[in-house]
Amino acid sequence: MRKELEKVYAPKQFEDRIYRFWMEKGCFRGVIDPEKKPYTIVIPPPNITGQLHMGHALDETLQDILIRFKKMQGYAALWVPGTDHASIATEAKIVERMKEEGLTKEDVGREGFLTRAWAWKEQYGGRIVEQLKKLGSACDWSRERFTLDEGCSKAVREVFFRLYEEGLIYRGERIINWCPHCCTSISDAEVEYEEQAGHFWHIRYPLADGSGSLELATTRPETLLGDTAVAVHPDDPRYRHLVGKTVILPIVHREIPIVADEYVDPEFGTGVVKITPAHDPNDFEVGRRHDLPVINVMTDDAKIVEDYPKYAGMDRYDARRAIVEDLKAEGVLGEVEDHVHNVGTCYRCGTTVEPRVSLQWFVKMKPLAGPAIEAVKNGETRFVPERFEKIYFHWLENIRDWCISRQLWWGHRIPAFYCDDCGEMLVTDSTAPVCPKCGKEMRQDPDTLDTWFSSALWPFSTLGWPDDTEDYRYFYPTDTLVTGYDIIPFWVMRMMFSGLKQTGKAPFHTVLIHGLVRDEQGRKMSKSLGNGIDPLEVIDRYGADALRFMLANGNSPGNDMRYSDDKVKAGRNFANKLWNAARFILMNLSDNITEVKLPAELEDKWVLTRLQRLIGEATENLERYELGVALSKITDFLWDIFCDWYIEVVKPRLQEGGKTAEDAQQVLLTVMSAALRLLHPFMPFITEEIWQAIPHDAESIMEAPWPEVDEGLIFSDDAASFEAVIETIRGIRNVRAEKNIPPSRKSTVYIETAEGSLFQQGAPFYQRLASAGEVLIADRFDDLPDAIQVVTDKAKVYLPMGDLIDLAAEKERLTRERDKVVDELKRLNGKLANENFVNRAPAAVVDAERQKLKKAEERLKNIEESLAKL
RNA sequence: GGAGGCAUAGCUCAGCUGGUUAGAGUACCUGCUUGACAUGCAGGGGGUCGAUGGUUCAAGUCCAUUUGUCUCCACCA
Repeated sequence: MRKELEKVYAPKQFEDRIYRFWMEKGCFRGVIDPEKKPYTIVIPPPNITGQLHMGHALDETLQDILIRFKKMQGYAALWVPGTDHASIATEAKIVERMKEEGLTKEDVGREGFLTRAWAWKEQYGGRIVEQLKKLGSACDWSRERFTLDEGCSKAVREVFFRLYEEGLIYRGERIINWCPHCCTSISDAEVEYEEQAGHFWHIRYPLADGSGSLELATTRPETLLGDTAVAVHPDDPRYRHLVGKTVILPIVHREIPIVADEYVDPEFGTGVVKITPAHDPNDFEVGRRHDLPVINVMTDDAKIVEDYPKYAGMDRYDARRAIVEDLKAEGVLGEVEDHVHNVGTCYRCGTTVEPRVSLQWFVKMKPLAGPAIEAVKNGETRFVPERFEKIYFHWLENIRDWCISRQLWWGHRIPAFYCDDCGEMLVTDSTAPVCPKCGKEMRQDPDTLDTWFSSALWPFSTLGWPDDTEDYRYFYPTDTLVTGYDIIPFWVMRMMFSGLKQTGKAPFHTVLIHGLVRDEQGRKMSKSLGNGIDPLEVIDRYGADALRFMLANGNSPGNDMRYSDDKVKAGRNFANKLWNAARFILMNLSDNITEVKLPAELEDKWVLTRLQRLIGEATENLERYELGVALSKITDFLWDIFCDWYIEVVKPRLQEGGKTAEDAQQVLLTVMSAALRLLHPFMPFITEEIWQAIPHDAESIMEAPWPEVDEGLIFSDDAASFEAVIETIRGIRNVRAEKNIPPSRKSTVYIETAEGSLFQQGAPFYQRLASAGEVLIADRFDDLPDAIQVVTDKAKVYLPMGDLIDLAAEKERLTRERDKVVDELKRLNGKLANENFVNRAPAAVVDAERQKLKKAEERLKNIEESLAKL
C-alpha cells in the first residue's frame, strides 16, 4: 500500500514509527542462512553508566552504515549489541549514591552492595540502549548482551581457567598503579600522564662512617620513609669507591646500603638516586636486582602507615611538607629547584596514581602478544587507515604483564580460593570448595577482574563461546570492528590476543578506526568543559538522518572531526530536498508505472548513465570504507544531476502527458528507487519513509537489494550529447546573469551548429531553463540581427536582445574568451609536442589531452567566426 | 626523548594507488513569488594546496629537509 508524504519534511513524525516498524518486522535480526555469507559486527559495548554522546553517535552511525549496506548486498548481516558493566565507573556511582544515604560499602556488605548495583543496572542500564535506537541502529536486540550476564561470565571463567592452567595467569607481588581514590589497582593503560609543576629537593644522606655525605635529588621526599638503598652508576668515578658502604637515612635513621646499578644516569641530577622499591617501578626493579627489602609506607588511601608515628595518618602531600620541614631541621636539605614533571593520574577520577607493591593477579603478556602482532603483520587483520598498525605494534612490543585484579565488588569475581589454615590456593569453578589439603572451607578471593578482561572476549563470548553454538560457528570470526583510536590499547589489542589464543582465529579481519568528534572550536568535548553536544537534542531538532549525515559526510577514517550545527543543517536541508523531490515525483506518477526498460529520450539516457556510474563508484567507495566519499557522491547525484537537471528538464513532458510523460515517469521512478537504496545506509529513516510511498517491491527498503550496475542502461554517447546541451544552457544563463537580464525577458535563440539534430533534441529545454523564446537551429544564419553570443565547441548561439546589446562590449567579452582558449591551446600543444609525455604517459591520458585539444580548436574556430560577424 | 596526524577558498573539510583549467558544504555578492522544495533556484567572486629542495613526461598527491599545530607513547629519580 502506498502512503502519502506530508507536505513538510518533519522527521519527528516518522522516525520513531519507522524504527518500531523495523523492530516488529524483525529487520534487524541476524538470520543464519547457509546460502549467504555472514557479515558480523559486535558493538563496542557502551558503559551502563553512560549517556549517548557524540563519540557513540559517530561510532554507531559508521557501524550502522556498514550493516545496512552489507545486508542489502545480500549478506546475512548481524550487529550484536550490548553494554559493559564498567566496574570502576559503576561502583563509584553506587558508592556515591550510598554516601548520600550515609552508607558505605562496608555498611551494606558485599551481598547488599551487589543487590544495589544490579538494581541500579536494571533502572539505568537501558538508557543508552534506548538512545541507540533513536539513532536508527540496526542492532539485533534479540541478541543483546551484557558483559556480566551468565554467558559472558561463563566465558570469563573459562578463559581464566585456561590461562591459569597454562601458567599465563599468575598471582604475585608486583609494583602496580594504585588509585588512592578508587582504592583499587589499575592497569598501565588506565594511567594518564599530565604535566605538573613540582620541586626537586636536594637531600644529603650522611655516610655511616662519618666521612661525609651523598647528595641526591627527589621529587617525592615523603617516599624516603621507604628507602632501602641509594644507587649510583657502577662506572661513575665520583662514587665508585663508595659502593658497598652505607648511608644513614635521614629522619628514619636507618642504615641503608649504597648499590651500583646501570639504571642510574650519571648525567642527571647528582648521579645518586634514592631507592624506594615499594613506591617506584624503576626502584622496584633495582630492588629486585639487589635483593633489597620492600617497605610499603602508605595505606590504601595514600596515608602514611602507622610504623612512622610522627606522620601516621597524614595524607601523602601533608607528609611531604612535614618531611621537608624536618629535613630542614635536621640540616640535610639542600637546594630546592622548581621542576616540571609528568605525573600519572587515574583515567577515571584524575587522582595521582601511587605506584605501590601489592599482591595482584596478572596475565603474562609476552606469549600472547606475539601471535597478535603476527596476525596483523601477515594481514589476517588489517587496520583502516593502516597507520594505526604502528600504534598497535608499539603497544604490543613494549607490553608489560597485565594487572587484572581490581579491589572492587562490581565485576567478575576471581575464581580463586584460599585456605586460611594451610595457605593452599585453588582455582576452580566450584562456588564452595574445600581445601584439598586439610579439608577446611576455603575463602574466595575478594577481588574482581578488570572490566576489559570481559570486553576482550566480547566478539566470541557474545556468540555463545565457549559452547559450540550455531551462532558461534556461523558468525565468528566477526568482520569489521569499528572504534576510536583512543581505545586500541584498551580493547582492540586485547580482543586480538584473546581471540587468537582462545579461538585460534583473529576476531575480525578489519579494524575501522575513527577519530574524535570535537566541538566547534576544535576542543575535545568533555564534562568539565561543559562543551558536550547531546546527540539526542540534535536529533530532536533536526532528525536522526541529519545528524547521521553530518557524522558521515566529509569525515575520513582515523581523523578527528568538528561538530557544527551548520553541518547538521546541511544534512537536514538535503533531506528536505530529497523529500520534496519524492513529493514531486508522486504528484506526477500515473498508476502502474514500472521501472524503465528502454529509455526513450536523450535526457533519460543521460541520467541513467550517470546513475550507473554512481552505483559503481559508491559501491566501491563503501567497500573500501570510504564512507564519506560515497555519501557525497550520492548527495551530489541526487541534488545536482537528478533534482537540478533531470527533474527540471522533464517537467514539460510530465505536463504534456501521454507516452512521453510515462517514459519520464519510468525514469523518475527508476532513479529514485535506486538512489534511495544507495542512500539508505546513511539516512535510513527518510529513505524508508519515501520507499513506502513510491511503488516498491520489498516491504522495507532494508530488504531491497543493493543496486547493481546495469550495463544495458549505459549510453555513453547520448550522455555526452546531453552534456553538450547542458553546456549550452549554462552558457546562455551565464551571459544573461552577467548582463542582469531578468528571466521575464525572453529572447529568440539562434543556434548555429553542424549538429542540428542534437540541438533539436535539446530545443524544448532552452525555453524552460534558459529563458528562451523561439529556438531556431541551422547550419548557418545569414543576416542575423545584432546579438549577444555564446560559443561552445559545438555551436554558436545568438541572442538578439535589441536595446540590451552593446556591440563593443560583446566584442571585448568574446576577445577575452578567445585569449583564454588560445592560452589553453598553447598549453595543450606544448604538452603534446613533448615527446616524453607522448611516449611515456599512458595512452588514455594522451588521448584525453588530444580530445581536449580538438575541443579547444573547435571552440576557437567558432569564436573567431563569431567575432568576424561583429 | 620516541612515534604519528594535520596544514588545500573567510570558516569546516573531501581529494583513493601521481594524469582535465584543484572540489564540496557553509559564509559572502547579484538576480529570482520559475506551482516539489526560499530548508529553494540561477549566476558570481574567492586558493601560487604551510615553506624549501628533490624524483618524474607529469606532484595537492611520492621522497628529504623545515616551520606551525595537535595527539599518542616513554618518563631521568
